[in-house]
Amino acid sequence: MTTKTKAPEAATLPLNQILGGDCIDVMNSLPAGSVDLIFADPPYNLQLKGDLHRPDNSKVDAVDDHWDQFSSFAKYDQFTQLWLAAAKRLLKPNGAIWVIGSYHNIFRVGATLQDQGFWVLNDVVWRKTNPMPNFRGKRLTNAHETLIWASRDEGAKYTFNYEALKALNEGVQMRSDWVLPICTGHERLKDEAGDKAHPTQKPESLLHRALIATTNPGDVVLDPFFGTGTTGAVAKMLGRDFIGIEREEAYRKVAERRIAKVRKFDSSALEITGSKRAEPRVPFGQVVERGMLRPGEELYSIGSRFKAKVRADGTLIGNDVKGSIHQVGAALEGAPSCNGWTYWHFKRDGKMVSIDILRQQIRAEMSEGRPH
Amino acid sequence: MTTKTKAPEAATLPLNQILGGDCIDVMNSLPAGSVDLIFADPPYNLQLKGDLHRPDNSKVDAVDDHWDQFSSFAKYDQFTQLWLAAAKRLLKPNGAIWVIGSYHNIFRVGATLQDQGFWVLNDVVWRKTNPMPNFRGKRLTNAHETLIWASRDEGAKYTFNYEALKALNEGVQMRSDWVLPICTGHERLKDEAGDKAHPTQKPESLLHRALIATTNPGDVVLDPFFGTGTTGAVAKMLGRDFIGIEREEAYRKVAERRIAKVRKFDSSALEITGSKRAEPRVPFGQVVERGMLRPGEELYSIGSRFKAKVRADGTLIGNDVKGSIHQVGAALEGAPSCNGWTYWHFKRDGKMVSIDILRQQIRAEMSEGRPH
DNA sequence: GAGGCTCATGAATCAGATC
DNA sequence: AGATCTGATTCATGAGCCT
Repeated sequence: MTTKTKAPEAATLPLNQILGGDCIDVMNSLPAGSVDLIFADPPYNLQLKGDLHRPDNSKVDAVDDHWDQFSSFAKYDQFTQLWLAAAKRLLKPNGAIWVIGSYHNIFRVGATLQDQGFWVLNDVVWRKTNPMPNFRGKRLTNAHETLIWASRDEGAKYTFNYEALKALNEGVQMRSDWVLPICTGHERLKDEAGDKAHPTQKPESLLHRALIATTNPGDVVLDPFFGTGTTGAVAKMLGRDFIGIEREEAYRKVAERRIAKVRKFDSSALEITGSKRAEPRVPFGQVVERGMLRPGEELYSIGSRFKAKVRADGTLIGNDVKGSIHQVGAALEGAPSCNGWTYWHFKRDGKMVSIDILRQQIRAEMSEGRPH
Repeated sequence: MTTKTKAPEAATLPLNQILGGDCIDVMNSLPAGSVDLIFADPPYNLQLKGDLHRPDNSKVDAVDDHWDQFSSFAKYDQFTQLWLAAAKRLLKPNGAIWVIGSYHNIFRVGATLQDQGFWVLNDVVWRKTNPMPNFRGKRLTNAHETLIWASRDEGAKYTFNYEALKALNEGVQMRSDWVLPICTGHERLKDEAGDKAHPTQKPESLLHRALIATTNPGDVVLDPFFGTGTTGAVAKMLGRDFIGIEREEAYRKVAERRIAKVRKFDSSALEITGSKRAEPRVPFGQVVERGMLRPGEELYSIGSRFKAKVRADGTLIGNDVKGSIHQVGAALEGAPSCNGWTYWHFKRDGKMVSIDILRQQIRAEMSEGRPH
């Protein structure tokens, strides 16, 4: 039997629960620096949701339109500043955040993120395959929403599963525009009356991509505007822990029922395509020490334009240049850098073979008998 | 013979000219309420640190021009507030503005527009068919830019040629995401040395669509960051008057030569993306993200000789071979290649169904909202 | 001419471990 | 903390050249 290893503070985190209350208060009550990722779908529309954290419910006269508008933007900014500050406090140093919005609010959110020192990594466009048309023909069909992906600080070592996303996209880099359908059909949750349970339920496919991209299994994902719990449902499927915060009890109930039905995917299915960067380093000297190449043996560049001789200490000498396989390759090519492993080749049975083959052999021997 | 009807103040406007100087000063010197549309491509405030090299070691020609340097967000905001205020003063009551930017600046611009009482009508995503890749594999390919379209005031009777855009889009409503290639080839202006004349020249197709959408023939279009004059060139083609403002004399000269060559209604301005394209490529990962197949589910080869398991990133694992549906199929068959879409099947109600059915479903959804 | 191949390049906030 | 070293990393398109 294995025990899941957790950071100490994680023991006090209310994992895989939906918390009631105001998200700012709740976030401020949780331990700082304890969350890997935050996914947030804050209220969008200033005009329709003007009661947002607003002390008075008085309706402003139409004459004062301009002032009201300015005033409600200011209120919205204040709200945004508060919940983003709380979110930043909760994140681990290498944590990151996603926020989704539309043109009604995303500029306020983006500017506030930047003002608070978050570092924007990408803005991502969710391009809807089946948006609601513009019925009156007065504007363009509003066919997308915008997500901002930002690390907690500039220079943070954020998580990005590049190879997994490339695999999801048939072998080419994932772009900043994601084409996905809106949430309809069976996936769309209904209330007792058969109406949609939440007005802006996000599709699981969107969360699937965001979580595969920027978390690893076992990570803690917090959603301060949990709604009907799409973030929690996908996190559970993918073997991530979640924390949901939702003010409305009706939504919490729907989300709880929903998530209880979700099953985690088989953990072998959750292994994703890994990065070469994660593989152990092999010093070229080991190739010489193990006798896979002999001192004095000659290596050839791609196309055999250059050659160099192996020395006993694992350095090369070629054209009076001495140094590592990388340094000599770079010097001969006049390039700023060079990956010597893929650049140099040796002769076996009259054929040119990349020295990277030797590195792979060493790695295979290293991993023998080791759990993976 | 017809005489072009003009508003009185238009007589004093420097129509179809490129003005030198700082755009804020120049705009403030022009008569208020005299311009129908402003198209602005302000500095993006890219914050680039060191050099960037491609995997082939070539150096990326970055935008390091002095006009894109700002010492802080606060300085950039101040600049934005000044030029947008000047722009608002210049607009007719029913005038509108377009601003283009990236995540580096667009949130600042959007928030300032809203703060100054502009009314956002749409944010439009320019999805680039051929963006520069992310060379280090550290983020998503930055494959789009964002345009904001806003009227001068809330409630303004702005111009929107709904039917013209619908026609441009093969009879369905134009969406808020526009798929257009970046500016290359003959359209890309070169200097005497044969290098690009301007680092950020916009494609004429983008301006064509914006001007068709939001102006009428004879309208006055002002561009305060004229650069090499794409806005002026397209305005002239389409029979609109333009006013360009550009600080750099070198750019003004290039723009003047360019626009002199342009003829009104030149058919080369026609949309190049309206043509029919091959069926869109569907990454297998989308089948997984959309929940059409679950991670852990088993796929079977034709005749069920082999099976493989679906993983969360859209790769398969079968007989210890990991990779795309195509790679795993080929490996199991010992074949050089394999079309995974027709090779693999899944079980539904006891029957074997080809996964190609799922691809067809996704394509059907994609074509519901046409990409152009 | 057609077709194929190589090469160049585009608004980019693009590394991480070890010494 | 700063310097040094290893070594991972690209897609679409047009121009130019060759067969």
